[in-house]
Amino acid sequence: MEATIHRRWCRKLMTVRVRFSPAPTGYLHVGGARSALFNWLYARNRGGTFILRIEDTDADRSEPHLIEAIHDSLTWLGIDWDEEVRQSDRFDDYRALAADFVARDLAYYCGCTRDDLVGRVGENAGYDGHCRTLGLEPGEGRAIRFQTPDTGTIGWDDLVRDRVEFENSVLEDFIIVRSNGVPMFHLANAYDDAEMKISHVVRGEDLVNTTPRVLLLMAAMGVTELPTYAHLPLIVNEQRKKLSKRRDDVAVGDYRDKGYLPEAMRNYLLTLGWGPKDNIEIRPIGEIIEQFDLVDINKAPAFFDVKKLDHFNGEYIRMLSADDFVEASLPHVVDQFPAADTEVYARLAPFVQERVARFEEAPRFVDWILGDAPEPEEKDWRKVMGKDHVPSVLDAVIDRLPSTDWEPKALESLVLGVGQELEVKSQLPVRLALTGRRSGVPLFEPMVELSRDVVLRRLEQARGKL
RNA sequence: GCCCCCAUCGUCCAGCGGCCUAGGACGCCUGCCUUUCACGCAGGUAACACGGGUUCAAAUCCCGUUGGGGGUGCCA
Repeated sequence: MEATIHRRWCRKLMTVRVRFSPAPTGYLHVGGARSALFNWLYARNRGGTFILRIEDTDADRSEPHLIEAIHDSLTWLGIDWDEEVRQSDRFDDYRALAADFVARDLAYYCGCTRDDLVGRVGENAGYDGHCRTLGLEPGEGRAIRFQTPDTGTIGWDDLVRDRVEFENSVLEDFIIVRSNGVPMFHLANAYDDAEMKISHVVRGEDLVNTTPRVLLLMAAMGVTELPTYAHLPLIVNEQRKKLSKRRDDVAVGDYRDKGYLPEAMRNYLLTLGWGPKDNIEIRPIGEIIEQFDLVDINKAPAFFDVKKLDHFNGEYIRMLSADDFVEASLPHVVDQFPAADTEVYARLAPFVQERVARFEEAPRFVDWILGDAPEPEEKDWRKVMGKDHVPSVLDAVIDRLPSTDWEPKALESLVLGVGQELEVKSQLPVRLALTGRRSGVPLFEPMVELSRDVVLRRLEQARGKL
């Protein structure tokens, strides 16, 4: 009870400020999206501030248009940010800090190249401190290194991994300003987290190793209120390796293009590393915000399972109103059938809605109405049309079609009636002749969108091929 | 090599010393619904990596082993 009250108090007193810090070196991928999501959820849960901080210190690899792309993906996912900063706007601050470190003998200029170092200590060793005591002046090819302690340990209480500790002796003197004068990520990171009063640093596990350096830097800055860290488990591929932009299909924008709903993506991403106590996975974002807490995050890496994403997406698609479904799926249909009649598609859409997991699947359910029927697969044709009764079924249907009312019920009783008379299943051959497929949306309701002539022609064509 | 981390069904999550003959979800399988497919519904399949402790009691705590991952850049 007391603990609960204490917690409540702390919640109120502590201002949560979190940040998502992507480097604009590529499109937003699912791993980054999940980091953003967890930060955002925590901020929203605590009534805190969610900041987007673009870490574009590496000018060679950062591309401005990618910042826009990150904005778009975040916005698409419904993740809104309260403040935005770019590290490239703050270089002077970082450089001033580095200069201060040098002045206080906490950092020094270093003229060693990678080759120099490898020549001295080999491939696998870190920096050997060669320039530590040389008292080098600034100059061409001189970077600034931060001097790490040789003894003792540094560690922190991680919200997801508990206590993490490093021996200072394994930390090499690392570069904080490149020889071209551009500050490095650790420096910018430490400065910004302190200056922006970041309360919780929530990021991927691949960054744990950089944390001791940032902590050292903050200590050197005299920061007393250190942020609380939470290192998220990685999202991995089928080989259990960290998702890679090169190897894996992970750009958030690609999922949008394939016809995933942002709500589904966001909901699915959430289940990677976190689960609600009551086991209900698919639920409104409000409930998720209410339940979310960093301390409940899992430690183990999670596999990005597109099959499960598809299931989530299907569920969300089915939750859409009929109109919303038409609106969302129409672009995918129009993409393949530019001349498609929207009214016709809207009448077909309800049948499509309960059959697709992604909007990109929509066209193939209606292609036989909006365009020509696809050529049937060889094995489907054999299996369906190879039966002895098929010619008589088709003949009977063709025979009676001209005098049938052009509405679903009449067409249904015509086709099924033929089947009953001949005591065979009559729908399949008609379906294959009309749609080119053995399965799909219901046959008779959509069928009336076709003209009597077209239906007759397709039927006769199939009959001719027997 | 060195440093850090992880380990419950094939996959994701629940479990935080007794409610566990381990629960939910995806997948897969079966049945119902339906003269297609799907949706829906009802079932089923399947896991505490291993070995030592601690304890009256361990999936839950400790140690080790094995396996896996991350890092080791003048990238972030």
